[in-house]
Amino acid sequence: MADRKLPRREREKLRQRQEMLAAALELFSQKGYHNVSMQEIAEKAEFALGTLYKFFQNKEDLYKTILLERCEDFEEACRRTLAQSEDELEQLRRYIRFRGDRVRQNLPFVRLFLAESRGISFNLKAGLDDEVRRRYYRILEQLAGVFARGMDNRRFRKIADPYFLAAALDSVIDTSLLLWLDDPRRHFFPEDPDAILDIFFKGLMQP
Amino acid sequence: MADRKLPRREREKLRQRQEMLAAALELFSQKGYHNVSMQEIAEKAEFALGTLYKFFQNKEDLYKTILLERCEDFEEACRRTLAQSEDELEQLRRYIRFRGDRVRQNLPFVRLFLAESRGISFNLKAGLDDEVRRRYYRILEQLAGVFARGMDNRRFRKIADPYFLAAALDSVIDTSLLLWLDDPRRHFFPEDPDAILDIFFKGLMQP
Amino acid sequence: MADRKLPRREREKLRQRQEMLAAALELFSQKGYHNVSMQEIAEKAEFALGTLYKFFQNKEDLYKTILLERCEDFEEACRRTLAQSEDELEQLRRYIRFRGDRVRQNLPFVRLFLAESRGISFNLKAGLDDEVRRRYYRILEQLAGVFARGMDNRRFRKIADPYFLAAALDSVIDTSLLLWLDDPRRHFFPEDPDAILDIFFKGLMQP
Amino acid sequence: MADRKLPRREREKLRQRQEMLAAALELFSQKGYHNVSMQEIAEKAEFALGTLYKFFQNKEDLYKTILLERCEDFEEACRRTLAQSEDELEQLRRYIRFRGDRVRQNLPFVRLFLAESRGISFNLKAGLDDEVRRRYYRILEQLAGVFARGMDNRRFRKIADPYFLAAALDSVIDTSLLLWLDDPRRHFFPEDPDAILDIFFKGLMQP
DNA sequence: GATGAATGAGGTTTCATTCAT
DNA sequence: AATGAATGAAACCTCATTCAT
Repeated sequence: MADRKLPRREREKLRQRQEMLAAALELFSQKGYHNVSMQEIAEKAEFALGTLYKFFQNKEDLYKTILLERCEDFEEACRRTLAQSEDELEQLRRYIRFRGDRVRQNLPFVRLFLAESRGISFNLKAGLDDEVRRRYYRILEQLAGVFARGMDNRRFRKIADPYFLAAALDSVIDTSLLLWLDDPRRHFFPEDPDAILDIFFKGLMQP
Repeated sequence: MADRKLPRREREKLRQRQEMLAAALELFSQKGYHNVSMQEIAEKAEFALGTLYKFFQNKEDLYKTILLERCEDFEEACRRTLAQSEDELEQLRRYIRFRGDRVRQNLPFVRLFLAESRGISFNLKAGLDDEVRRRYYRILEQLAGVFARGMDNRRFRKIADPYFLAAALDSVIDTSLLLWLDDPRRHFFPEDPDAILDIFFKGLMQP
Repeated sequence: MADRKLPRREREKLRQRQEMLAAALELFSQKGYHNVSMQEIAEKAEFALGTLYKFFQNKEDLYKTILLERCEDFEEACRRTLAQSEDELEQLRRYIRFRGDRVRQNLPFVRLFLAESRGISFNLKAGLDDEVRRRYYRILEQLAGVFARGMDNRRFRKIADPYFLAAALDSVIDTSLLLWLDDPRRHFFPEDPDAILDIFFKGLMQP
Repeated sequence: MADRKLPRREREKLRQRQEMLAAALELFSQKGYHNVSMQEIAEKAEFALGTLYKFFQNKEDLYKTILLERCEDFEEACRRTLAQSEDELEQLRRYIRFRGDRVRQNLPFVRLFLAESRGISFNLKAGLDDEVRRRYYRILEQLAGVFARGMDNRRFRKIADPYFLAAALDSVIDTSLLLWLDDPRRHFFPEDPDAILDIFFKGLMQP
């Protein structure tokens, strides 16, 4: 949109940048940071090596850019998703659906994000991790807010600390997604978000 | 135990091997696979580089060995833990406690295990991942068995597929542990396993 | 002067060329040939990279041009200086003062010239050195002429080969200047040229 | 000598190191620091690239080592030369002969040394220059001491500051050597040191 | 004519692996 | 059997130069 208004040259540059990021993302997510060379990325993006370095200071910069740009986008999308309803339960449902949709739309990045945010990454010298982790925590806090408000409203029981509940829900979603990614035939990611929420809704024990 | 019966030579070799694996584990878990050199491992283990290669075919082999040996050990320990009781609820409690204890005893490996099993690892050329994942699934299946038996016994309600519940429980445990590892002062790992199980025991919604 | 007669276009080009040469000289003298990029020169001169290449075939050509143009200028100035007097002693005094003034007016280039003419420069693939050295020898020959004439006139004693004396005088001047450049507070360059000439005037040994 | 007493392995290493330094010196002195690649040095020394890096941290380290090792050696040889006589005039004669001999024995290094000590070198990031220059000044001070003592003894006239005289003598020697290096047929380096000293002994002006 | 984005050869350096001792 | 010196492929990155606009 805003892109339309940019001078042709600028738009062109932006497009190139996107292509480089896309090529890099695909390779990184397939083979991991250390197993991808800048040469390889340049070839996949169909640019010369030097051109890559015109856009990104170095390999780490390229990697960080991918991660952080997507994180930003992801965080914003989360915020919008949660803002679509004021009903806490509905918010949780939407969040689950949103996560599922994102993954389906955006497989390569999911791999990177999971590898970075959940596993402990040694790919980069400390510094990136912190940034990614901080953003992850910000998202969790949004989710924790939903649980907290639900408890204040007396819609939810205080079965655990809201932040911990948020982390738990998120990890259950991740797990579902990971299982599904691993073997889509065996482990489906539920269309119906209640299938996941049931874990939290219904007590496990027989009354 | 069995070691006692081996000829002195063999015992000696086994001890050396253990020292190498220990040195490698510590370094890998601190700095990541790619940021550790074989030279470095040899120095930490106080062996010559060549000797390292007498015991392990190459760097990847050394890495796989660490992962798989520990996985085996972990799987066996799980089995024993679950076998200590026949009460399903008690089994879950013991499993949670067991996971917490393991982490506390065995921090360096936990880092590797989480990085490898949950995140998607790019350290190795395909092949290891499969093996590690397969073993992870075997553990989940043991846990799923607990849920399934509980449902058969009518102790548990059928709120979800037992395998999925197992994965969910495990991921919630992992999340607790990860939060705790990240910032032990802010995110504690609960002494009382029920704090985690409450998520599954008590329904979230007010009745 | 001659510039005035050139068409406006030509004058403009000449001015641009001078700006490029000036920018390049400053950078080369500060950081050395190999540590300056063409990009950097273009930026300092406020021209586009391509424009630089319109004026100079390549980096080496630009460098040679700086050296040779200045050499030419220097040689001419020497000639004028020596022509200002017919008294050999006065010529030597004027030469010494001239060298000192040049250095003070023209520090950046002095650095380059010394680096090139005295030290053995590897900056350029053979070829330039020869040209610079040839010009240096021409200057020495002018100076040698002064000594030779002084000997013919019987003003000077034939203490050594005139050419060698010229080289010796020049090297003593250079040394004074180098010491002064290195640490102006400790090693001053004498205002009075006789302070340098005394080495040659007065015998060292007590009579 | 002492080498004989080293374990064979150590001697071997030392020999290899010398070969690397020799190969590097030859190449650097022929083509200049920036025009020689580590690959090239390794090939000339007949070692693998990696082996070069076992002995020297990086290219700069290799270069500095050459310069500083030789400087040290040179400084020590100067000291010994000057110590061979207590007669100031004889000391100067020996110094001149010593410089000439050194150059003849040690051409490649002379090129580097002159390039480094006299010209202004940009080859290395500041730091080496300082060290080389400091050592050069130490040598000058030894020589200045000779002049100072001669003046105290009333053997020499106080025609100039002793330090300046030392620098002047040294630069005249360098000039002779440079001229000789440039064109040995035209410019000979005098067998008889008095040919150089005459410049200082005998006043230039007719009495 | 001027521009500067694009190129890619070539430089430095690391490190898994081998093999003579 | 144990060693660790030697190897060299391959990574990252720079920068002189070209050429389409």
